[in-house]
Amino acid sequence: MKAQMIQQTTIPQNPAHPAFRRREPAPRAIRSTAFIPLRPEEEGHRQRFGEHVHLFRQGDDATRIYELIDGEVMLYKLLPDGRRQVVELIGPGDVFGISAIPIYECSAETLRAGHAVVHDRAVVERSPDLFRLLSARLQAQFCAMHEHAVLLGRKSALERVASFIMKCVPGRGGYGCPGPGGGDNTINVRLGMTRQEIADYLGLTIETVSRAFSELRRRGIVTIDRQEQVLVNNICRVCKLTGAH
Amino acid sequence: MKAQMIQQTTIPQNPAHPAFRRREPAPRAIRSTAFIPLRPEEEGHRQRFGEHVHLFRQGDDATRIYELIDGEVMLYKLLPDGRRQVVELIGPGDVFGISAIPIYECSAETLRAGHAVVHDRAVVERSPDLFRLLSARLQAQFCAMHEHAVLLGRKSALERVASFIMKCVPGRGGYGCPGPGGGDNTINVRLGMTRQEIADYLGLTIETVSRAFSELRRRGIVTIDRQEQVLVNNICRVCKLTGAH
DNA sequence: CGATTATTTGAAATCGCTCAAGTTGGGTGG
DNA sequence: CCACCCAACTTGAGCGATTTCAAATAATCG
Repeated sequence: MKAQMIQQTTIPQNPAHPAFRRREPAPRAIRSTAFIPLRPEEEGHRQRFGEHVHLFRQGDDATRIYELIDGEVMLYKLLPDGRRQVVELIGPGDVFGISAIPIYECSAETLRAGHAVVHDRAVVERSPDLFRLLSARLQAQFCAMHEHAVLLGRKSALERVASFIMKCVPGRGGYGCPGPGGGDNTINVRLGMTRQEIADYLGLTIETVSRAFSELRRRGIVTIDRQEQVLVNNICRVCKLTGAH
Repeated sequence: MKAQMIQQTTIPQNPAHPAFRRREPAPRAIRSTAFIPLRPEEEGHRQRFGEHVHLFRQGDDATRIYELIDGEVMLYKLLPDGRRQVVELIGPGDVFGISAIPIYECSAETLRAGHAVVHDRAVVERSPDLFRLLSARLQAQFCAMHEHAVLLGRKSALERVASFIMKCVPGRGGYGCPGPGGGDNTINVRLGMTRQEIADYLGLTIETVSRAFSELRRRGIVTIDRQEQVLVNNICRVCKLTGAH
């Protein structure tokens, strides 16, 4: 059983929609199943995980801080009526499980198998070195979240999808991008997320995401093989469509 | 002259709109005027500022990290065509000026006069204690940004405005809220932002924000005196409209 | 190869945006 | 103190991008 089943069926995004009133409240206090006892004296405990596993859920006691080594994790929040927003995509090196309150304010679900170093929250807060190490990484994540706020608040559907594709292209589109002429202009990227997950990340519906991909295909900018596999024929053209250049 | 003049006139939010093609590119590399030499040996330098002043701009060299003591600051990002998104509202205790790259990825404009402690970025990175101190605060800001992503990605206009009002009500709506019956159900809040700034924060247009306020007024939930002054007649009703409860 | 799920596509509805006026409010100068 | 001005805000009408609903098609997995 896939973990994001809650959102599997199409849920109307529009809160004025009558379907919302009929929905069950989102599961808030479900305890994570992937619980492994942590020895506080350790400088972090290694944890392996598979695909589509919850590491913790919105409402769980926020006792651990994770440092992703390998794989991919998404952090999402649910509204009581079932609307979901993926608030952060976590890649190798990123830190997650940070919370300002004693419980997690979002859920963490793995997108791809991998492993993480798990730190006891109390230990992190007592160890300046560890704290510093983890915090350094948060800075980059901070900027990524700012960028994502722009996407969610101000970009059109096509721009959002183009931005998402660019996120999958390493070293391009951001600071230090060689620009047109610099580097290869073609790449094969694996999205690693379903259309529904992408939609929940981009603040769109699954249909709109699908239409955007189709539009890019129609324009000859990308070629889509196995749904998760996108061949970008012209990186710079995608980059221009992001609205950021 | 107000600093956010760029956005003063109504700019179409829809990127398909012909007006976008006519617009000048956003000012990227304008140097901040509020420059004060910093002595690196100091453990932070106190800086006073007035209302509607830029502390730094998107594209400036990211040499300083700020810790707000008093007042209010907004961080915003501009897209090249002039669309603006306020990515964070900074209150007393919050930290800003963090950047993963050598230049600021957003602009910082004051909303209310106050003062901040300015740290040299290099100093912060060399001083574990200082770094730790500043990072601790970032955790709370991290959660706020996650919450804001939900707002931008999944909430209706009315829910966004209701959420914004609740943000102005201290101690309610979040973790540890006494709920209905606990505490006063009425409060007088000062928004401290123009409709345009609120719109850019909520990912809406100024007209939509205005209509949402009118709707709340029509329903008798709030009373609006001097535009920036909102009397919330029923905190819990506003809270329910946020979509979070 | 068939069952099941995920994705795509089409048509209609809707929310928020755009455009265009009108209104309010705060400040200024007579 | 009041008339005027200007910027900020509000309101209305129409439009358009995205959502919703519904159905068809494609991909995946035994």
